[in-house]
Amino acid sequence: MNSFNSNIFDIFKILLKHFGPQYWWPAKTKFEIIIGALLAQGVNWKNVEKAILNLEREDLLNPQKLLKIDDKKLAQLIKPSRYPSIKAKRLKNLILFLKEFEFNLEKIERLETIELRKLLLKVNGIGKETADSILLYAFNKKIFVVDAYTKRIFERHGGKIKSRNNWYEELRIFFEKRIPENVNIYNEFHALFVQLGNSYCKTKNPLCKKCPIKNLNFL
DNA sequence: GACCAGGCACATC
DNA sequence: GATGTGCATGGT
Repeated sequence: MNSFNSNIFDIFKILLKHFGPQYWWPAKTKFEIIIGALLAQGVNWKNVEKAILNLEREDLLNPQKLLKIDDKKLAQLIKPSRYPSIKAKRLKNLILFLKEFEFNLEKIERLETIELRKLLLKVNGIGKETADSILLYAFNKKIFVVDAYTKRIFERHGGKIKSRNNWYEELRIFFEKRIPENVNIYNEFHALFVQLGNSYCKTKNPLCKKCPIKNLNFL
């Protein structure tokens, strides 16, 4: 295989040309992005859509209303997005965080990026990927979102992760250092990785012949 | 019917 | 600190 080192930004450009822009996040409002980021934990997006549709049908895509319904009812509605009871609690925790700012998302958005990240990470049920998805996709902060796909694609293309227990931060910094510091690029790049992961770079597949970046590596 | 998806917290060693 | 485990749906 004639694999050669490549500029990471070139990889982005190839993926963008191959798949086209992804126009993330698929949601109508900031609040929908925020809860979608949480519901998307460990589940495919189609299941999340079902859960959000259930909430929409009950006119619950609203933090104040959502806070009032009991956990069991909420769990029932979000059941399609997997781990219903645990995610119901996490949703409540997240909305209680929003309540600290009087549900004023613009006010939250004005916080400094790293400060807001720390606050989000204190919420039980919000880990790095969920926090970063909210930061980037809801609040337009310059944070590169890493996920299981990012790791898989990175490693399958020759990338070597040095730290055993902090691969998330390692990859986030890796990409942030190598691509232009631009929210739109961060947005599209992560979405394109997900698209690649969903189409060609599946768990069971080895490096696939159809992969648009099959000859490129991340070294 | 098996496998896995846009994770996270917590227990346990 | 690192590694394992519960969570417990629905698409392909």
